[in-house]
Amino acid sequence: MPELPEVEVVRRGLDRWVTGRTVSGVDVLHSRAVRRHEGNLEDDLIGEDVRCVSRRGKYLWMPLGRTGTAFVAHLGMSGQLLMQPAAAPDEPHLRARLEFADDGAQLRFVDQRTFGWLMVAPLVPDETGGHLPEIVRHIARDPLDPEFDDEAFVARLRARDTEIKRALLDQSLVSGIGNIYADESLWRAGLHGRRRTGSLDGARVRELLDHVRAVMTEALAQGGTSFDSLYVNVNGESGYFDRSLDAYGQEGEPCSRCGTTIARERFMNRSSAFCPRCQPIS
DNA sequence: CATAGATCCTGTATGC
DNA sequence: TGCATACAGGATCTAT
Repeated sequence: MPELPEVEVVRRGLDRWVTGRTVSGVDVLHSRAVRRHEGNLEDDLIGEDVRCVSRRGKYLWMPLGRTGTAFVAHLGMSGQLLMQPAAAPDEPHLRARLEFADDGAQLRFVDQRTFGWLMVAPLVPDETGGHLPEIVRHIARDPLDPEFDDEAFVARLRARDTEIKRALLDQSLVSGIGNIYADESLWRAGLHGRRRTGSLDGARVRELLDHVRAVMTEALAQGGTSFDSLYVNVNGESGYFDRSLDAYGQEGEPCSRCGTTIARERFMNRSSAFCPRCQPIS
């Protein structure tokens, strides 16, 4: 379940391994791997230079040298972008492969659950003089983005009439947060995920945002959360933040703050883990 | 327009 | 042993 810290770890790895290289070959091995793309991925990638690797929330993209377009990737639930020597055997869920003109390591897209996807999209101007793929325009900035506007976020969230966890997971309000970091942030803030947004004052929302930033920053420093074998960096290595989780996946364990047994509720077709004592509904 | 819920997918774990 | 079911959840689509 790659969220912001995991995607950022992948971005850093890719930036080091593919920036400046020229695409010379494209293999698409699964029909769901390329989505929303007009035309042929191969035609739009071969001969292009990768200028850098950028990210907003959980979206990754690589601006291409000539055409004002970018190669965009979303990892979905189980997507991996791996650098592999050409001689390495194909992974069981290999969905696509990019080769480069220098014949060095290949970029492989491996995705067991096929919720991830690749495409080439036109770049459009963003609000502050940069560019982003058209397909990413509706995604809000993430809390680690220097241009993230804290007060605008607080105001927009408080104007919503919904549950706080649903708001945290809404990528058009704040991006990069998924189920793991939503549950961890809410636990740290002492808020139940079903609390109504309108019942929180500005100070409380700012405090929650501080927890979101802190938990993501800590996770990033540990290489991300590898709760199962599905999240790895570009070298196939796991992160260690799973050892620091206080709520997510801790159902039945004692709360590390008060000792109460961590509970779980179904919510938005997913699980929410929380401490019934530290995170009262009202 | 805003919000809520269903849906896509497959490997692993669990129950009978 | 074998079969059926539940579960993991990001983003999008549809319904209200």
